[in-house]
Amino acid sequence: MKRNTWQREAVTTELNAINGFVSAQALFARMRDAGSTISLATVYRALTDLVGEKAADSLLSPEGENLYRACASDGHHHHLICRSCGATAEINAEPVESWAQQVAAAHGFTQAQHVVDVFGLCADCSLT
Amino acid sequence: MKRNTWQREAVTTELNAINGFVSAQALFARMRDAGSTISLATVYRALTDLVGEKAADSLLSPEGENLYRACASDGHHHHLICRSCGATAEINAEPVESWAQQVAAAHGFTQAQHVVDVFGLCADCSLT
DNA sequence: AGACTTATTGCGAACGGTTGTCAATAAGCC
DNA sequence: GGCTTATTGACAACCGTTCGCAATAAGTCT
Ligand SMILES: [Zn+2]
Ligand SMILES: [Zn+2]
Ligand SMILES: [Zn+2]
Ligand SMILES: [Zn+2]
Repeated sequence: MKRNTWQREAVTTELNAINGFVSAQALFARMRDAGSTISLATVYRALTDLVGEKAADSLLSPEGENLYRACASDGHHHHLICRSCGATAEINAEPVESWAQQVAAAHGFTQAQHVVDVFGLCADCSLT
Repeated sequence: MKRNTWQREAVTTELNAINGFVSAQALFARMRDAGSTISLATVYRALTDLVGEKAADSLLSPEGENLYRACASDGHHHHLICRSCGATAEINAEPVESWAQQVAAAHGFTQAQHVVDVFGLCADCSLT
């Protein structure tokens, strides 16, 4: 049976307090800096669980690092992420959804999944 | 000045002989199995160079591994990749290009780049 | 061709993110 | 309170990739 620990609670809370995507290590650092004694391995485990129960989204950064975010939308959606500050907007991409399905079907592919992310500089970070 | 070595030549040749995306390690294994004495680090370096001079495309697999391919199209394009055998089709995604630009602009983002890949099972691998 | 310069190689160590191991801890239940 | 066992924390192991450096060899000059 799944147990409720302050560690899981703390990870959930911290993730909710951040607006953009964060790495497991960054989240761990923030918690440690705030005085938490949680371990890195536990942060990884909690994040993996959250993604598993669809309470968090994850994506691979261009550098190959896994990033996490507590998302507002429940259903399938994509993200517009600021490369500088990590600020994230959830975006609905219906045209892309149908396009992806069509292009896969047209080539005889089945069980198609797609990776669609837009990275850029948000309005604030664009000012420099 | 850039020098021409049989190692770089060999990597280019081997990459051209493969139709889909391959990892650096897989390419290295193929070359070794074929009798080459090239080193893994050199394969990495050659692939990085090829990508730099736009003679090869690279993408991050869902597992976070870098994959490489000698692509036919010169311009910007995307890929439909078989998760099982790596077979790849180059796809033109004009609707996605404009969509990505629009959604970025609509949120005040600048210097937008996008990651768009479709993974699935090719016709052959779907039969199993 | 031979000598020289220096880009490139190969090897092994190092790195960064992530996962596994396992004894110690503590959550939920009686 | 005591029992069971999921969960934790510390550390080792892992995997893909990069780095450091001495040895090699490509291109250049004579
Ligand atoms: Zn989201
Ligand atoms: Zn989608
Ligand atoms: Zn296939
Ligand atoms: Zn594109």
